[in-house]
Amino acid sequence: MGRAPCCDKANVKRGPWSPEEDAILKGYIDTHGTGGNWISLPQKAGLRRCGKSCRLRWLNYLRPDIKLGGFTEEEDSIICSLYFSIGSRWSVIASNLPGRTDNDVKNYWNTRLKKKLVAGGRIPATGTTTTAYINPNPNPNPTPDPDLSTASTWTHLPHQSFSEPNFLGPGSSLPSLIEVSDSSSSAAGVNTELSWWTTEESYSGLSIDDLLDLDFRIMYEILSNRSFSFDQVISSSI
DNA sequence: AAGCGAGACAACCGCAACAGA
DNA sequence: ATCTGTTGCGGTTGTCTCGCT
Repeated sequence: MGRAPCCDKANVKRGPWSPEEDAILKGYIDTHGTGGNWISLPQKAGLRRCGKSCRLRWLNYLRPDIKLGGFTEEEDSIICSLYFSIGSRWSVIASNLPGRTDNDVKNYWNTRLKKKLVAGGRIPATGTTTTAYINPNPNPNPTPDPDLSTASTWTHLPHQSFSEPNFLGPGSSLPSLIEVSDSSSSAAGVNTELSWWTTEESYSGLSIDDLLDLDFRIMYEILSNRSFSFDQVISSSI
């Protein structure tokens, strides 16, 4: 027996919201607030909708501080920076964009921004999947960690599709990368496939915006040496 | 004008996390 | 410590619109 549904699906309306439903929901919340209980709200408000549906409608469309309209270049930049740093954590990314919702950001990324970056060559369109991590305890003299058993404490960078030969082959003017095959952590159930260390810190002074102007593969290299960039993201979202 | 496909956006689903009993 | 109800999240699907043929 599975989990009980959050509402009686046979007696709730589904699909797009009508202007009348929007008005009822907005009017109720303006007057009474959410009451801290979305499940009971539709019944109190007189709506034949699931509580989760009401919550989503309010958060993504009806609440007063919602920002409508297209994304700006600055917002594009922020989304890219955060996505490359923390992956598809849309709620965290959206929290850095006032008035934008996680659904907005997710849709924008999936339908437009990703294509834009692929077209610009910043993200390979296809290839094998690789995983990278940010070391939370950056070593001033980075060397390959022969034992990746500590990988579970690392910060997981987003899964991306790379064309392996390109990704692993830095340009001649760039710091060399060291590839470390990981067997220990996978045995421990940690989803680590490969990790990289850079032997130089040539890019430590660059801003996130600067990073976006660099080749995507190099970004991983830089972030590996700059765990503070991830810390900045987290602290600003709390 | 009708049909079709692609793109954009809205909404749903299932799961995990959390809080309170 | 466990159970139950609720919330929040990310992935996925559905629906609508618009442009092209």
